[in-house]
Amino acid sequence: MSQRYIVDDLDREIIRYLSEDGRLSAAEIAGRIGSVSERTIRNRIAGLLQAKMIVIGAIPDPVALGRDVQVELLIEVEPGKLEDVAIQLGEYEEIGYLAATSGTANLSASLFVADHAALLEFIDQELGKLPGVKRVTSSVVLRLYKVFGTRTTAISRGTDLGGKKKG
Amino acid sequence: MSQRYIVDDLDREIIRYLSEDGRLSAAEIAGRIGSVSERTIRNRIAGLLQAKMIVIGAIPDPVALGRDVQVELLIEVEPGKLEDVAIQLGEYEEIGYLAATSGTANLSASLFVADHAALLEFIDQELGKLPGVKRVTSSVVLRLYKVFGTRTTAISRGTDLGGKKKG
DNA sequence: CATCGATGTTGCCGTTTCGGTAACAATCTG
DNA sequence: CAGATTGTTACCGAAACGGCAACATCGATG
Repeated sequence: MSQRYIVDDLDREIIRYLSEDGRLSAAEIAGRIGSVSERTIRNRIAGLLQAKMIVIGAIPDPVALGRDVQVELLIEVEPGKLEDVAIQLGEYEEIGYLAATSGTANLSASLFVADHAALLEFIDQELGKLPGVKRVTSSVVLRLYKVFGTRTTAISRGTDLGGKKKG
Repeated sequence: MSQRYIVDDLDREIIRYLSEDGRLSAAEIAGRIGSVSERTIRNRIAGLLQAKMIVIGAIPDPVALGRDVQVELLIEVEPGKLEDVAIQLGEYEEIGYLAATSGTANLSASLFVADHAALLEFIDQELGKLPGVKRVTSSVVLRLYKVFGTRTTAISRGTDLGGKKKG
């Protein structure tokens, strides 16, 4: 359970390595850091995972799943309906990110769809039928510069539309 | 460019498992799917990684790194300055997500800072000194419902993630 | 229609990595 | 200073991984 895990410099260094490559072995990390045993690294990683300080997961390129269009949504919800709308929205596979925020819009979300037709349908049909949704502002993502705290290149490939930098 | 990797149903199923837990072993995945050998799963994972269809990485809870406040920024940039501003913004560690979008704001970003004071300072000092930034709208993230296509709870209590954000 | 070639699956095998356990060191407490 | 607590490290058997080669599948060819 959630006993506060205290993250020290060693943890942060490990996190840094794992952020770039979640499959790095403990031995490899220990080797790079230099002053710690491989077993200790493994202990720390286990601790960080257990305390939920980090989550190691595969981040799919949306394009890999056939979703070429990424859209940012700002949603205004009627007072009192926020939680309901959020829960329902969260059910959709197309929604990759969802958060409640301060400001005019109460909800902020990221939508991943196959094409513009799918975008229109989602906003008109799906969002339209959710009770409590007052207004939706959508912005198409034209280019990704940074994701997961990492400048694109890693995951970018086709994710960034327009990509002038592919190699 | 890379030879386009063709993602089939098996790949998608594997991606689904790995998204939830990037540390799942090939044997475990093969067992759950049932009809494929463990060796094949390993081949597929290697292929997906090599083709950059997925990236396996540790996603840190910003709180673990001492950043308790997450903010979504919408930035209006003067015509012609977008790329410049994007590149400079991307340099900041505090920026976890950055994308160019259609709409009133040209740039959308996620900012992770320690506290409100740091937020104010970042917007006033750092953003303020970037030439080309016309206007900034900030929304504090109050609650995260979903990140990386995964409903939160998995990672931390409510403040989460560093990275992909609204978008 | 038999053959060749390309692609994907699977088993085998040596090496690496992992998790459990326990000895050991460093710290803290009374 | 003894005792308790926490973190580091070595050791060990089990599991996972990567390289390799055999085999099945499918399609094009002569």
